[in-house]
Amino acid sequence: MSTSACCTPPKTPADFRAASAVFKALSNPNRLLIVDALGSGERCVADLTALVGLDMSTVSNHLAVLRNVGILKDERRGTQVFYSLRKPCLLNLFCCLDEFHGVEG
Amino acid sequence: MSTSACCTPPKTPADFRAASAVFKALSNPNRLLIVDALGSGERCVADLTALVGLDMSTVSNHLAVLRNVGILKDERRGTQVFYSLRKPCLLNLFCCLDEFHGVEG
DNA sequence: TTGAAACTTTGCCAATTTTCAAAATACAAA
DNA sequence: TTTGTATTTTGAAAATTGGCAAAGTTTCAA
Repeated sequence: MSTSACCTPPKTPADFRAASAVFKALSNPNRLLIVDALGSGERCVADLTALVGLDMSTVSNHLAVLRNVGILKDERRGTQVFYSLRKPCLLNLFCCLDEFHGVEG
Repeated sequence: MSTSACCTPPKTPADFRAASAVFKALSNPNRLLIVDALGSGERCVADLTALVGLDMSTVSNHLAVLRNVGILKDERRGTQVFYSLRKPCLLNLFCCLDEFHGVEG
Protein backbone atom coordinates (compact mmCIF):
# COMPACT_ATOMS: atom_id res chain seq x y z
CA MET A 1 0.00 0.00 0.00
CA SER A 2 0.98 3.64 -0.40
CA THR A 3 2.62 5.59 2.39
CA SER A 4 -0.13 8.20 2.52
CA ALA A 5 -3.44 7.57 4.26
CA CYS A 6 -6.80 9.06 3.25
CA CYS A 7 -7.07 12.81 3.83
CA THR A 8 -3.34 13.36 3.97
CA PRO A 9 -2.88 16.71 2.23
CA PRO A 10 -0.58 16.88 -0.80
CA LYS A 11 3.04 17.51 0.09
CA THR A 12 5.46 17.93 -2.81
CA PRO A 13 5.47 20.91 -5.18
CA ALA A 14 4.31 18.53 -7.90
CA ASP A 15 1.39 17.48 -5.72
CA PHE A 16 0.38 21.08 -5.19
CA ARG A 17 0.64 21.75 -8.92
CA ALA A 18 -1.46 18.70 -9.78
CA ALA A 19 -4.10 19.57 -7.20
CA SER A 20 -4.27 23.20 -8.27
CA ALA A 21 -4.68 22.13 -11.90
CA VAL A 22 -7.86 20.25 -11.01
CA PHE A 23 -9.16 23.17 -8.95
CA LYS A 24 -8.32 25.52 -11.82
CA ALA A 25 -10.36 23.42 -14.21
CA LEU A 26 -13.27 23.74 -11.78
CA SER A 27 -12.74 27.47 -11.20
CA ASN A 28 -15.10 28.59 -13.98
CA PRO A 29 -18.90 28.66 -13.48
CA ASN A 30 -19.61 27.42 -17.00
CA ARG A 31 -17.28 24.45 -16.61
CA LEU A 32 -18.90 23.70 -13.27
CA LEU A 33 -22.29 23.75 -14.96
CA ILE A 34 -20.99 21.23 -17.48
CA VAL A 35 -19.58 18.92 -14.80
CA ASP A 36 -22.83 19.11 -12.88
CA ALA A 37 -24.84 18.20 -15.97
CA LEU A 38 -22.58 15.26 -16.74
CA GLY A 39 -23.19 13.98 -13.22
CA SER A 40 -26.43 12.54 -14.54
CA GLY A 41 -24.93 10.98 -17.66
CA GLU A 42 -23.09 11.63 -20.91
CA ARG A 43 -23.99 14.50 -23.23
CA CYS A 44 -22.93 15.54 -26.72
CA VAL A 45 -21.28 18.90 -27.39
CA ALA A 46 -24.39 20.37 -29.01
CA ASP A 47 -26.48 19.59 -25.91
CA LEU A 48 -23.87 21.06 -23.58
CA THR A 49 -23.64 24.14 -25.80
CA ALA A 50 -27.39 24.69 -25.49
CA LEU A 51 -27.07 24.21 -21.73
CA VAL A 52 -24.39 26.83 -21.10
CA GLY A 53 -25.51 29.28 -23.78
CA LEU A 54 -22.10 30.18 -25.20
CA ASP A 55 -20.54 29.68 -28.61
CA MET A 56 -19.89 26.02 -29.41
CA SER A 57 -16.19 26.74 -29.93
CA THR A 58 -16.03 28.17 -26.42
CA VAL A 59 -17.76 25.13 -24.97
CA SER A 60 -15.42 22.87 -26.91
CA ASN A 61 -12.49 24.67 -25.30
CA HIS A 62 -13.99 24.29 -21.83
CA LEU A 63 -14.47 20.58 -22.49
CA ALA A 64 -10.84 20.28 -23.53
CA VAL A 65 -9.73 21.93 -20.29
CA LEU A 66 -11.77 19.44 -18.25
CA ARG A 67 -10.56 16.49 -20.31
CA ASN A 68 -6.91 17.55 -20.08
CA VAL A 69 -6.91 17.33 -16.28
CA GLY A 70 -8.62 13.95 -16.35
CA ILE A 71 -12.07 15.04 -15.23
CA LEU A 72 -13.82 14.12 -18.48
CA LYS A 73 -13.46 11.53 -21.18
CA ASP A 74 -14.86 11.76 -24.69
CA GLU A 75 -16.14 9.27 -27.22
CA ARG A 76 -16.98 9.98 -30.84
CA ARG A 77 -20.05 8.25 -32.28
CA GLY A 78 -20.62 9.27 -35.87
CA THR A 79 -20.36 13.02 -36.16
CA GLN A 80 -21.13 13.56 -32.50
CA VAL A 81 -18.73 13.53 -29.56
CA PHE A 82 -20.10 12.47 -26.19
CA TYR A 83 -18.48 13.66 -22.99
CA SER A 84 -18.82 12.05 -19.59
CA LEU A 85 -17.19 12.05 -16.15
CA ARG A 86 -14.08 9.87 -16.08
CA LYS A 87 -14.56 9.19 -12.38
CA PRO A 88 -17.92 9.97 -10.76
CA CYS A 89 -16.19 10.34 -7.38
CA LEU A 90 -15.21 13.79 -8.57
CA LEU A 91 -18.71 14.87 -7.54
CA ASN A 92 -17.70 14.26 -3.93
CA LEU A 93 -15.90 17.59 -4.17
CA PHE A 94 -19.33 19.22 -4.28
CA CYS A 95 -20.29 17.46 -1.03
CA CYS A 96 -17.26 18.99 0.67
CA LEU A 97 -18.17 22.39 -0.69
CA ASP A 98 -21.75 22.04 0.55
CA GLU A 99 -20.46 21.11 3.96
CA PHE A 100 -17.99 23.98 3.89
CA HIS A 101 -20.66 26.51 2.96
CA GLY A 102 -23.28 25.07 5.27
CA VAL A 103 -21.60 24.71 8.64
CA GLU A 104 -21.67 27.85 10.80
CA GLY A 105 -18.58 29.05 12.64
CA MET B 1 -34.32 21.15 7.39
CA SER B 2 -33.12 22.33 4.02
CA THR B 3 -34.52 20.92 0.81
CA SER B 4 -31.12 19.74 -0.42
CA ALA B 5 -29.47 16.61 0.88
CA CYS B 6 -25.74 16.04 1.22
CA CYS B 7 -23.93 15.66 -2.12
CA THR B 8 -26.60 17.44 -4.12
CA PRO B 9 -24.61 19.41 -6.68
CA PRO B 10 -25.14 23.18 -6.83
CA LYS B 11 -28.00 24.24 -9.07
CA THR B 12 -28.56 27.98 -9.50
CA PRO B 13 -26.18 30.27 -11.41
CA ALA B 14 -25.32 31.90 -8.08
CA ASP B 15 -24.44 28.49 -6.66
CA PHE B 16 -22.12 27.79 -9.57
CA ARG B 17 -20.50 31.20 -9.16
CA ALA B 18 -20.00 30.69 -5.42
CA ALA B 19 -18.58 27.21 -5.91
CA SER B 20 -16.25 28.29 -8.70
CA ALA B 21 -14.99 31.18 -6.54
CA VAL B 22 -13.81 28.71 -3.90
CA PHE B 23 -12.19 26.49 -6.53
CA LYS B 24 -10.55 29.56 -8.08
CA ALA B 25 -9.07 30.50 -4.73
CA LEU B 26 -7.61 26.99 -4.56
CA SER B 27 -6.41 27.00 -8.16
CA ASN B 28 -2.93 28.37 -7.39
CA PRO B 29 -0.13 26.10 -6.08
CA ASN B 30 1.18 28.74 -3.68
CA ARG B 31 -2.24 29.32 -2.16
CA LEU B 32 -2.65 25.56 -1.83
CA LEU B 33 0.68 25.41 -0.03
CA ILE B 34 -0.61 28.03 2.39
CA VAL B 35 -3.88 26.20 3.04
CA ASP B 36 -2.00 22.97 3.59
CA ALA B 37 0.30 24.61 6.10
CA LEU B 38 -2.62 26.16 7.97
CA GLY B 39 -4.13 22.69 8.26
CA SER B 40 -1.81 22.15 11.23
CA GLY B 41 -2.53 25.48 12.88
CA GLU B 42 -2.41 29.26 12.56
CA ARG B 43 0.64 31.08 11.13
CA CYS B 44 1.66 34.71 10.85
CA VAL B 45 2.30 36.35 7.48
CA ALA B 46 6.07 36.38 7.93
CA ASP B 47 6.11 32.61 8.51
CA LEU B 48 3.92 31.98 5.50
CA THR B 49 6.09 34.26 3.40
CA ALA B 50 9.17 32.24 4.34
CA LEU B 51 7.24 29.06 3.51
CA VAL B 52 6.21 30.01 -0.01
CA GLY B 53 9.33 32.00 -0.88
CA LEU B 54 7.68 34.96 -2.61
CA ASP B 55 7.51 38.65 -1.79
CA MET B 56 5.50 39.37 1.34
CA SER B 57 3.18 41.65 -0.61
CA THR B 58 2.41 38.79 -2.97
CA VAL B 59 1.69 36.44 -0.07
CA SER B 60 -0.50 39.09 1.53
CA ASN B 61 -2.52 39.25 -1.68
CA HIS B 62 -2.86 35.45 -1.77
CA LEU B 63 -4.07 35.50 1.83
CA ALA B 64 -6.66 38.15 0.96
CA VAL B 65 -7.95 35.97 -1.88
CA LEU B 66 -8.38 33.03 0.47
CA ARG B 67 -9.97 35.17 3.16
CA ASN B 68 -12.40 36.83 0.73
CA VAL B 69 -13.98 33.51 -0.22
CA GLY B 70 -14.28 32.47 3.43
CA ILE B 71 -11.48 29.92 3.52
CA LEU B 72 -9.30 31.83 5.99
CA LYS B 73 -9.83 34.17 8.90
CA ASP B 74 -7.26 36.58 10.29
CA GLU B 75 -6.50 37.97 13.71
CA ARG B 76 -4.10 40.77 14.51
CA ARG B 77 -2.00 40.41 17.68
CA GLY B 78 0.36 43.30 18.07
CA THR B 79 2.09 44.01 14.81
CA GLN B 80 1.55 40.47 13.56
CA VAL B 81 -1.47 39.07 11.75
CA PHE B 82 -2.25 35.40 12.21
CA TYR B 83 -4.16 33.48 9.56
CA SER B 84 -6.02 30.21 10.10
CA LEU B 85 -8.61 28.01 8.43
CA ARG B 86 -12.12 29.29 9.05
CA LYS B 87 -13.55 25.77 8.73
CA PRO B 88 -11.17 22.79 8.90
CA CYS B 89 -13.65 20.71 6.89
CA LEU B 90 -12.25 22.49 3.87
CA LEU B 91 -9.40 19.98 4.01
CA ASN B 92 -11.91 17.29 3.08
CA LEU B 93 -11.59 18.61 -0.47
CA PHE B 94 -8.10 17.16 -0.50
CA CYS B 95 -9.49 13.74 0.44
CA CYS B 96 -11.76 13.86 -2.59
CA LEU B 97 -8.86 14.85 -4.79
CA ASP B 98 -6.76 12.00 -3.45
CA GLU B 99 -9.58 9.59 -4.16
CA PHE B 100 -10.04 11.09 -7.61
CA HIS B 101 -6.38 10.75 -8.48
CA GLY B 102 -5.98 7.36 -6.90
CA VAL B 103 -8.81 5.24 -8.25
CA GLU B 104 -8.12 3.56 -11.58
CA GLY B 105 -10.72 3.59 -14.33
C1' DT C 1 7.00 61.62 19.24
C1' DT C 2 10.26 59.22 16.76
C1' DG C 3 11.47 54.92 14.97
C1' DA C 4 11.19 50.20 13.75
C1' DA C 5 8.72 45.95 12.62
C1' DA C 6 4.84 43.59 10.36
C1' DC C 7 1.53 43.95 7.05
C1' DT C 8 -1.36 45.87 3.31
C1' DT C 9 -2.23 48.64 -0.64
C1' DT C 10 -1.09 50.53 -5.04
C1' DG C 11 1.07 50.77 -9.56
C1' DC C 12 2.85 48.45 -13.09
C1' DC C 13 4.00 44.65 -16.35
C1' DA C 14 3.93 39.94 -18.32
C1' DA C 15 1.29 35.89 -18.79
C1' DT C 16 -3.04 33.57 -18.86
C1' DT C 17 -8.04 33.20 -19.45
C1' DT C 18 -12.47 33.79 -21.68
C1' DT C 19 -14.94 34.69 -25.45
C1' DC C 20 -16.50 34.99 -30.39
C1' DA C 21 -15.90 34.46 -35.28
C1' DA C 22 -13.82 32.22 -39.00
C1' DA C 23 -11.39 28.43 -40.93
C1' DA C 24 -10.38 23.60 -40.70
C1' DT C 25 -11.53 18.68 -39.83
C1' DA C 26 -14.36 14.31 -39.40
C1' DC C 27 -18.06 11.68 -40.62
C1' DA C 28 -22.39 10.16 -42.86
C1' DA C 29 -25.72 10.50 -46.39
C1' DA C 30 -27.14 11.47 -50.97
C1' DT D 1 -17.76 12.59 -54.60
C1' DT D 2 -20.33 16.33 -53.10
C1' DT D 3 -22.93 18.15 -49.42
C1' DG D 4 -24.34 18.95 -44.77
C1' DT D 5 -23.89 18.36 -39.80
C1' DA D 6 -20.98 18.17 -35.66
C1' DT D 7 -16.97 19.41 -33.61
C1' DT D 8 -12.23 21.34 -33.11
C1' DT D 9 -8.66 24.61 -34.04
C1' DT D 10 -6.93 29.15 -34.82
C1' DG D 11 -6.74 34.15 -34.36
C1' DA D 12 -7.67 38.18 -31.98
C1' DA D 13 -9.54 41.26 -28.30
C1' DA D 14 -10.90 42.20 -23.50
C1' DA D 15 -10.48 40.89 -18.82
C1' DT D 16 -8.16 38.67 -15.09
C1' DT D 17 -4.16 36.89 -12.63
C1' DG D 18 0.45 36.66 -10.39
C1' DG D 19 4.42 38.79 -9.41
C1' DC D 20 7.67 42.63 -7.59
C1' DA D 21 8.77 47.07 -5.75
C1' DA D 22 7.51 51.19 -3.58
C1' DA D 23 4.54 53.68 -0.68
C1' DG D 24 1.19 53.61 3.05
C1' DT D 25 -0.77 51.83 7.58
C1' DT D 26 -0.81 49.89 12.24
C1' DT D 27 1.17 48.80 16.43
C1' DC D 28 4.51 48.84 19.93
C1' DA D 29 8.74 50.45 22.14
C1' DA D 30 12.17 53.77 23.16
